[in-house]
Amino acid sequence: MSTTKTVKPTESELEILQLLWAKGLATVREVHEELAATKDVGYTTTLKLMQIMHEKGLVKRDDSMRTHIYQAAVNKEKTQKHLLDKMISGLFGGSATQLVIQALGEGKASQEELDRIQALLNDLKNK
Amino acid sequence: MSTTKTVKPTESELEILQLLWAKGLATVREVHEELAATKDVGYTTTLKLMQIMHEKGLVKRDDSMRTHIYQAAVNKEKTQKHLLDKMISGLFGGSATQLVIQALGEGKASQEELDRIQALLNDLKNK
DNA sequence: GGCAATATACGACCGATTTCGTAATAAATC
DNA sequence: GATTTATTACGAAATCGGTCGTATATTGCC
Repeated sequence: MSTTKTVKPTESELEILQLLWAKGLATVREVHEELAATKDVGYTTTLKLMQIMHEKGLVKRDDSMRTHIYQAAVNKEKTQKHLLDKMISGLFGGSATQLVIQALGEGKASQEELDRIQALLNDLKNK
Repeated sequence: MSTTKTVKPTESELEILQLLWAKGLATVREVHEELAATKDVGYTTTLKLMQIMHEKGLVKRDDSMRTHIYQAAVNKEKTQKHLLDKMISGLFGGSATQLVIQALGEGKASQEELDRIQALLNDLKNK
């Protein structure tokens, strides 16, 4: 069970992590450009955020060049799972099933997705 | 689509909402007793929290008596759905399926729960 | 009546998060 | 080489969530 660190990114940090997970490597400017497309935020704010994330160990960076190159330092799936578990216990009384029911209601998933989940269910039942 | 307010309870507020959803009506003391069973927190903290929630419109209260009676003012399912949707778009790239897969992985659900979800899936596929 | 228990109101504090301004430095451009 | 531009570093302010202490008022009890 390799050092299970408790990762708890804030809202803003999550936005940045998302971008880094998608892009792999990115500069502050690149991240900022994308953020600025949706939010109204200053460059130095993004910079500071990423510096703090670096201190916290949420991201790694290559600072051998003047323009630093960042990348996520935390695993995407692990982070998702952690936050999901928190939501299950905090909002769905600990029942993953309740959450799944809410998540799948109202045609949120396509036919193919449903098939995929069904396959997953069969796998789980055969264990 | 009647005025869809943006509800964004904090962590602590969510705990209280959970209790109110379960109990229907409750006094501050009742809520506090339950909270204190798990957390180490002072009475006035709970009180203040609930007062703030009242200001925000998260709860209603009957203050015609000395001891006020509180109840949730936001719908449970709506709140769950709202926060869930936020997580899906913010953390799972908009794919509910991805979230479900994460939620069901690693024996998080019992055999019976899996059956229940399977039934739900069948329903959904027949639409 | 007077005292203890219980309720609400309110302000203040602390830590974390987010924001940005300014300074220092390096690079690029003319 | 001097000026503009881009980048990082850093500190400080603003906000928010959570905490509690204290004041005030009401109730119940002896």
